[in-house]
This record gives sequence, structure tokens and C-alpha cells, in this order.
Amino acid sequence: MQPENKMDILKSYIEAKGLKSTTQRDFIADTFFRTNTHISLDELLKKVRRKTPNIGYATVYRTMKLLTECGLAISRQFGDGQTRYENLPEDGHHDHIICTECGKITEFANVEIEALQEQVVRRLGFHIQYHKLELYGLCRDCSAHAGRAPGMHALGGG
Amino acid sequence: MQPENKMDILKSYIEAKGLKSTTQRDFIADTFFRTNTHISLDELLKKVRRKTPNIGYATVYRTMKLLTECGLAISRQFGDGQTRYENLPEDGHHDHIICTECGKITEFANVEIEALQEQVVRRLGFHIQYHKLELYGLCRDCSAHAGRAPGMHALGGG
DNA sequence: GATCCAATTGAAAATGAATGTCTTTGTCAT
DNA sequence: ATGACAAAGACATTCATTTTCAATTGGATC
Repeated sequence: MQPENKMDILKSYIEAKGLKSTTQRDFIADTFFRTNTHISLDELLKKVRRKTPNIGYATVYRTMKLLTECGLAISRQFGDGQTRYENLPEDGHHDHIICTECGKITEFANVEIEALQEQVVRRLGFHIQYHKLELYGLCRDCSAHAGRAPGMHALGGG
Repeated sequence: MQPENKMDILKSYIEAKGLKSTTQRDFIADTFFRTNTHISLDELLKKVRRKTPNIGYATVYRTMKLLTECGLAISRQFGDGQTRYENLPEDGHHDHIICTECGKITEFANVEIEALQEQVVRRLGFHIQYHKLELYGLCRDCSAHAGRAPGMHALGGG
């Protein structure tokens, strides 16, 4: 989906909720729509301030909250203590592999896994809304020169 | 695994690292080993203080950090802003289904899903260490009387 | 274009969980 | 018993996030 379309969705949502459109919010949203990484608030703020230096943290925060509400952004916690935002995926759902050494985040999709999940959930009487699958490990590069003290960019067990 | 065995593992770990065993730590660990929920620090502290009122937050925090280090506890974030601790599973790895309405956490295990994950990871050149799979949705009870404004006990998309 | 009202902004303060500091206390080997 | 050193407990600090509030702005209406 192109940024323009997302912008339209946002406008509709704003109108429907009786909110007002503002220069700051539009610019923050547009900036976010043009990223394709899992961006944190700090990173997004930095990006936004390159063109509009006086925008406040709270405004970015509130904008991302709004985008998350209307489904245009997805908020994720990968365990490093920072919430990251991801653009509405173009090609459907995907999951993540996070390198525990360098922190690199790779996306992947697998239909069979999704199908199995559906089965499991139905069997337990649940009505699924969404899911998170995160694999943690060493990426190819970090596997190569492994053997040192690990840095652990992300915590949590499983 | 029984609490006694876990206690032994802890003692070994403490000894191996040249640490000292203390009444407080033992009691906190024992209390934790006897829970079978995904308990937060606050909840555990409350539980501990029922018998030992003067134990501090920091001590519980440090004990859980220690237990996590030696693999006897697993720390998890389900998106409600609090870290929860889970006992070392008796029957191997499992994943979670979280009800977005009432917050209930249900465990499940599925070997096929695990196998598929392995495949995906290998294909991408990653060396897996651990993973998290969390399904979010409505449990049987909450599905039954659905239709009201949802409470959303956990955030995040997918 | 002027006016009014509600939403928005930005700075600062508040919150809340996690972690660090520091003094006192407890453990354990000698 | 005692001395060295880890741990406890109280408190302070950090850090991300969220709220507060006065000033500003958007946009509907006159």
C-alpha cells in the first residue's frame, strides 16, 4: 500500500472520530509511512525533527497511538524495553526473527504455521484475534564469528 | 519437577558462582516454585510478604533475576507492561494463548509448529536459541458473552 | 474574513516498572 | 569468634511512557 492511500485511511478515521487534521500529525504519519523498519519512538522523533525541529515527543507518541488504533501501525515489543512500530504489512501477516547478538530483525511468513495455530486455537475453544511469533537466535553473520561473550540484545525465555 | 529439586539446582548454581544462600532468597525462591501461574514481581512480593512482611521489592527482583539466569524461571512480557515469571516447565516447552478480554493465560504445546519453525529458521541461516509464540483472542467464556465493548488487556498486533 | 469552540500542541511534570546505590546485616570459611 | 565479602533493605535513579495544562490552531459558522 502506498503512503497516499494510508493517508486517506487516516483522514477518514480522523473525520469519522470528529478529530482535526494538523500539519504536525500529517507530517509524522507521512514520515512513518515512508519507513520500512521497526522504528522506535525515539528514532521516529529524530527523523521527524530533521525537517521540523520543534515537534515534541508527546505529539509523536500520540500520533503513533492513533495510527495503532486505526490499524495503520502495529506496535511491538521485542524485549529490549522499547516499543517499536511497524507499518501495516503490504502482503499480509508475517513474523519475526531477532538476532540476540546484533539485534537485527528479519521478517518471514509461513502459511503452514498459521494453519496449525488456527487448529490449536479452535481445539481450545478460543476465538483468535491475532498472534505473535518471535524466534530468537544468531543470524548468519553473528553465527560466523560466534564464541565471544554474547551481548543479549533481547531477553526472555522459551 | 518438584520444588525440592529446583531448590537443589538453585543451591548448586549459588555454590558454583560463589554466592551465599540466605533465608530471604530461599523463601522467595520456594514461594515462586510453588506457584503455577505467570506471576508478576508485585504479585510475588505480595505473596512473600504474607509470611515475611519486611522483605523488599529489590530482593524479590534480584532473586527472580538470579532464577532467570540459572534457567529456573522464565521471564515473559505479554504486553501489559509488566514482566511476568513462569516456572521452568515440567514437560518441555510450551506456548501461550492470552484472552484479550479477561487476561487469562492458557498454555499449549504443539510439536509440528516447533518443527516448522526449525525449518524456517535454518532456511534463513539463523541459529535458533529460543522462541515465543503468543496467540491472542477470546477464550470460550468471553466468546460466549461477547458483543460488548472489549477491554483489551494486552496490546500489540499481528 | 472574523469569531467561537473543541481538538491539538509542546513543555514539563507525573507515572510506573526496572535497576542502581549505599549502609547495615548475615553467611561462611578459617 | 572473627574477618571478608555477599546480600538485604531502604531509597534514589533511570528510562520509557503517559498525563497535565496553558497556549495555539483548525475549521465550522456567521
